[in-house]
Amino acid sequence: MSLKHAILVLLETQPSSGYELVKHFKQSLGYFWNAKHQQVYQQLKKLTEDKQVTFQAHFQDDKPDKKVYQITDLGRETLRRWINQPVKPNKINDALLVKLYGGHLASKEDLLAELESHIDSHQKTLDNLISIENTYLTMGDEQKAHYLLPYMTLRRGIIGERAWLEWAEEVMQTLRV
Amino acid sequence: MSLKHAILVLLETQPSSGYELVKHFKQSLGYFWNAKHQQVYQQLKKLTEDKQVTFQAHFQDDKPDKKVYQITDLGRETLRRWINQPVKPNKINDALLVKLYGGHLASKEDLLAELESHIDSHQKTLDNLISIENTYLTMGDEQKAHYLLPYMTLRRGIIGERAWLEWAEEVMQTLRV
DNA sequence: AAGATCATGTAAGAGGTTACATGATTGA
DNA sequence: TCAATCATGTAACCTCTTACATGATCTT
Repeated sequence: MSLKHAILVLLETQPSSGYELVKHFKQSLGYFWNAKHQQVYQQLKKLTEDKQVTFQAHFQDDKPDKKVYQITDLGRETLRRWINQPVKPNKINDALLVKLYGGHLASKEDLLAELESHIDSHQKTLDNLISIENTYLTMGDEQKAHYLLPYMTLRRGIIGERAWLEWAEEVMQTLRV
Repeated sequence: MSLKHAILVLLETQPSSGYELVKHFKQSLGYFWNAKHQQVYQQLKKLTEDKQVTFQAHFQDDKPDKKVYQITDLGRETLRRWINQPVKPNKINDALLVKLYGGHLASKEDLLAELESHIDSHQKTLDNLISIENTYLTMGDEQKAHYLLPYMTLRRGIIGERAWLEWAEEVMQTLRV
């Protein structure tokens, strides 16, 4: 499983609470890793049991208390081993394509309408990624070097979303005839 | 869940055994839907219990006996309802990007080596998709029209793989410096 | 003789989703 | 006053993977 590793990667950068990790997943890692809060809390529990992370309670006056987790030496070791082992190629399960494949069972209008709504959301994702990219591009050289690897993952998002939209445009034109 | 729907989509086209379905998943649907044989057999069992498919035993002399499944009216109805409902946007969980994000824990050589091995397999996938496309493009107009929707899903594979390779090239150049 | 292809399954466990549960503070 | 944000969890259930299990035929 990789959610554990994704959590360790984030904690290796900085200690965080479960809530903060969920936010990170939605923001910086969001376009290539997704996790619900329930799952994150469950994994943090297991990681704690396995001594890969520890936490300290932080009491806050104006906000609810939180547990701030940090990676342990054991966790760092686990991460290093994981990173030095090859990962399996990504598993793709795309329900929209299954639908399109069996699209003769739906009306052309419904198919096009659904495609359009997906185009909308992909376009929004792309816009968002591009605005993050613009922030990166205005950084100083030192900062740029520091965030180079995360930036590479951002590029994957941008190139991937552009390709998706290019494909969708092709499908729209083909089906509209 | 969509494996059930993916199976129903395939059975709606033609009756098949579990073994044949697995092959279809590896071939025509393979680049957007993946399933192991164990899961396919389990789902066929459930679909049979739910009366969405039925099967007939086919006895073969030279090969093992097999069960040929067909979709029922109830199954077709389920499919139609599923296709007319919006699907959720695809969930992406890409371990390679998590690794790249935390790539400062690995050596540059290891990162590049891993990327290269992924480039190889994506290139092979792309070559394969292109050869399927060539087959499609030499078909007569009637055949082409018949396979139009599956062809659109093939295009997704081709455009997506090209984009992946384009990105990987960018990363290689950036990291090699 | 070894490996691929055909053919089907069970069982345990890991991973992920949905539903349920609570409660304070802040901004519109 | 309504929605959002902050903050954490349990329980049931569904989905998927890994390991185990069998056995014939065909090709190299």
